[in-house]
Amino acid sequence: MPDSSERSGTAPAPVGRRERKKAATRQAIADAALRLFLERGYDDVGIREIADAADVSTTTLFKHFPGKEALVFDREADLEAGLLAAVRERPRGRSIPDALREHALRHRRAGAGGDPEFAAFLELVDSTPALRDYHQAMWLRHTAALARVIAEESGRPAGDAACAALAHLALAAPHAARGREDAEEVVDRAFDLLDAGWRDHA
Amino acid sequence: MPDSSERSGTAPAPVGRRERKKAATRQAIADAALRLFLERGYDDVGIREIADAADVSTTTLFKHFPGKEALVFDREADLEAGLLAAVRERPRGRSIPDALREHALRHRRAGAGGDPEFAAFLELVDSTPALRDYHQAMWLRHTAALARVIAEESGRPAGDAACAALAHLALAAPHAARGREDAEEVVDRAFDLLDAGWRDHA
DNA sequence: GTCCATAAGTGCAACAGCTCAACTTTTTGC
DNA sequence: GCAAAAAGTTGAGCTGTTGCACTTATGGAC
Repeated sequence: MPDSSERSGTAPAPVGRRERKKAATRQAIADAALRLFLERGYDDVGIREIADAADVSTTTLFKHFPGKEALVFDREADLEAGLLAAVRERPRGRSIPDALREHALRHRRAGAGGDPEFAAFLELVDSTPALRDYHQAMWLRHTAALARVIAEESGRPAGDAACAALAHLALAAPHAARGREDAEEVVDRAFDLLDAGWRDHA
Repeated sequence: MPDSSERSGTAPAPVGRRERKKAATRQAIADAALRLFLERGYDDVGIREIADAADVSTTTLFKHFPGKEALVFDREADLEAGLLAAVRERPRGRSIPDALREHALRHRRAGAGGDPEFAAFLELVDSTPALRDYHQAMWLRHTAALARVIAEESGRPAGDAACAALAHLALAAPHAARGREDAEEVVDRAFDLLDAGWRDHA
C-alpha cells in the first residue's frame, strides 16, 4: 500500500523510542521497495538492492517482512480492519453480501478515480503474476475473521458453516474479474449470486 | 496425481518413439518425486535429489515441469477434462451448480473411501502450505474453460459475465473448507449459496 | 539408405530468495 | 548504573531456477 508517511487509517501509535525506530526501519524498507518496484518493475529489483537502498542488511529486511511479495502489501492489517468495518457499519437495511460488494467495488474504483500513485500501484500488482497470486492468497487469509463477523451480524452461532462459506466466496469474488474487459460487471454478477443465495438462507 | 503406470483416464497415446521416450522420462521424474515426497515430506527433498533419482539432470527436469510444485500435480490436464465433463454430462434435470457440487464432493471423498495411496497424496498436499497454495491457484486456472462450458450448457452468450462469476466461485468453493473440522458441510453450504443464487438468474 | 534440421538431454556456473549462527549495539525496566 | 532483551549486522550457505554451450538421438526429405 502506498502510504509513505503519516496519513493512516489506523495508525498503531508507536510509543517507546524502540518501537518508533523499529517502525521507521520497516517503513524505510517498504518505501524503498515500492519506489524501486514502480521505477523498474518487480522482477528487475533484487532483495539485496532494496536492502541497500534502505540501508539495512538483507537479514534485517527479512526480520520485518516474511518475503519479497510482502514488501508490496505493507499494512495488511489495515485492510482487514476496513473489510470488517464495511460489514459491521453497513447502512441499516443493507444485506451483508451487498455491503461486501460495495466494499470491493470501492476498492477497485479508487484506482481509476484520482490518486495516480495508487493507480500505478494497482497496475504493478496486476501486471506481476507473483503479486497477483500473493494478493489473492492474502485476502483469503482473512476468511476466518470475516466469517466471525458475519456470524455476529446475522445472529448465527459462531463457527457456522454457512457464514464460513459466504466469507470465503465473498473474498474470492473480486478475483473473478482477472484479466477480463468487463471486470466490474463480473464482480457485480458474482455478488448477485451471493446476495440471492444468502437471502435464501434456511 | 498418483498414477505411476498405465491406468489413465485420458491417455494421450504417444505415437513416435521420440514422444514415447519423452513421456517416459516425464513419468520417471514425476514418479521419483512423488515417492520421495511421500517418504520424507515435500520440504525435505531437493530438486537435485529428485533429478538424481530419476537419472536426469536438473535442467532436463525443468524442461518437463515448470517448478517444484508442478511435480506433484502431474496430469493437470486430466483434471480439467473431468471437471468439464462433470458439467456437460450431468444427469438431466440437475442444475449446473449441483453438478459442480457433486464433482467437488466426489473428489474429496475419494481419499477417505478406499485408495490409501490417494489418501496419502491428499494428506501431503494438505499439510504443505506451498502445495495448498499451488493447488488452489491451479484450479482457478481453469476458470475460463469452465465459464465457456457453463455458457454453452445454459444457453447464454459465450463470455457472459454471470457465467464467468459462477465458474470462478465454484472453483473457489472447495477451498472454503480449509482447516475446518466440518469441511464437507462448508462445501455444501457454499454450493447451496451458488445454487440458490444461480436459480435467480435474470 | 543418407543427411540434416530439430528436439531431448547434459554439465556447469551463476543468480535470487531466504535462513542460520555468532556477534555487536541499543534500549528498557529495575 | 546494570543486566536482560531486542534490533541489527555480517557473512556464509542452502535451494529453486535459469542460461549457455554442447552432445546425442530422432524423424522426415531426398
